[in-house]
Amino acid sequence: MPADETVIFDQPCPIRDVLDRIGDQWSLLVLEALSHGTLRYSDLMRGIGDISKQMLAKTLRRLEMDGFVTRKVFAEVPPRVEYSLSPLGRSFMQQVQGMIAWADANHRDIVLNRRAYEQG
Amino acid sequence: MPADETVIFDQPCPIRDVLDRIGDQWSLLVLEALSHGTLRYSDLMRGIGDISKQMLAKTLRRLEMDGFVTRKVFAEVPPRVEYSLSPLGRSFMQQVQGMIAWADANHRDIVLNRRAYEQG
DNA sequence: GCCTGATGGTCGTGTTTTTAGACCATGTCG
DNA sequence: CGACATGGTCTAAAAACACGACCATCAGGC
Repeated sequence: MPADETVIFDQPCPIRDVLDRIGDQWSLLVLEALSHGTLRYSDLMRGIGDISKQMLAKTLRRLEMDGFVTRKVFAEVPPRVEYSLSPLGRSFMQQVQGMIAWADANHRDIVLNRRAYEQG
Repeated sequence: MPADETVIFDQPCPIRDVLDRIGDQWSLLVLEALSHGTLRYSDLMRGIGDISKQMLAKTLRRLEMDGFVTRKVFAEVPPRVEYSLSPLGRSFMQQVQGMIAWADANHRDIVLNRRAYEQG
């Protein structure tokens, strides 16, 4: 067992690259919201509740850039912009569903662990 | 910021609660590293590469608190501390594996999308 | 005509989070 | 003695983020 496995994440590492985009506190939440259907910018603001305008815009731009989300602008007044999951995004969310189901099933244990830790 | 104004995500929302802990740039990376086996603090530093000591400590503490990770301290000098996935953590990582495999399979498309976005 | 409201953001500023680096205790090796 | 290794913590500086103001535009009420 030579120690050549110390560097776990290689430079062009897909896991690292995708996780860096996903692991930013908001991306998964936005994708989850969109997985229920197309939403406008203000719908996402209201739905998520505690995201700032700036971060929502930034998160959406990145998700659009990576091809997870589709942005459709309507030339109306007041302006209307609709966001929805692309096929790639839907495909990704199928994977995430497993995680969400797991969270649902194990949330109780986690909360219990947290409480126990705080008291021990 | 009002911490309980979510509309889509209800108050005792498992998805939101777990995602908030997981979606923090480092947790998934640490869990991924530990999924290959037990590691010491310094192994994790080297393996992940660009995490700061403070964030690694903080991330590990939270992961331990939630019960994903087990911390074993050996009374030696210099001190030795081993981190490993708990059964709960392993169970969670089974779900994450799907995401990782997906990332592996779709990384190419994502990079292509990014490039296309930057040019158009 | 004028004021108000709605939309999808951007901008500037102040607050929070993260980083980089020094530092600590302690025993081993040279 | 003096350097080295470990697992952190503490502090000051940098980066990320939140909050409110603001923009253009048109519809509807007055």
